[in-house]
Amino acid sequence: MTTSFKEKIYKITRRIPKGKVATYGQLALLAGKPKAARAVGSFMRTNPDAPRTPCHRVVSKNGALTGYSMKKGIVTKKHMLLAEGVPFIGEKVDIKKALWTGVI
DNA sequence: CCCGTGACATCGG
DNA sequence: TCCGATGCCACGG
Repeated sequence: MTTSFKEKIYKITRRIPKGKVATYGQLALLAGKPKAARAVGSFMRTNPDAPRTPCHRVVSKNGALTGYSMKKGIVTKKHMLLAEGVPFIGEKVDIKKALWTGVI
């Protein structure tokens, strides 16, 4: 099973509660690799469990929405987060308030 | 086994 | 404040 770093990332991503968001670095940190943020993004891009992994709840550390297929997809992502109750500031997530603590 | 790629993060100028 | 460059990690071919 895998114990793959990738699997771990997916698992953690699924734990993100509604109305909260996590950063790639945060996921990497929880997975045990504080510097693997880049790898995390790669996994989302691969994202074999798209419907199972709410990758839309994962944003960059500054709260900017990145990825999601294309820049146009960013809009959809924004709407999804907004619909979940995630505070937004312009085109960015209010990472200060919506950042997932990582511990529930 | 080596190389290239990528949805990040961080530092310096 | 903005821009550019570097480092890190894992995957696929």
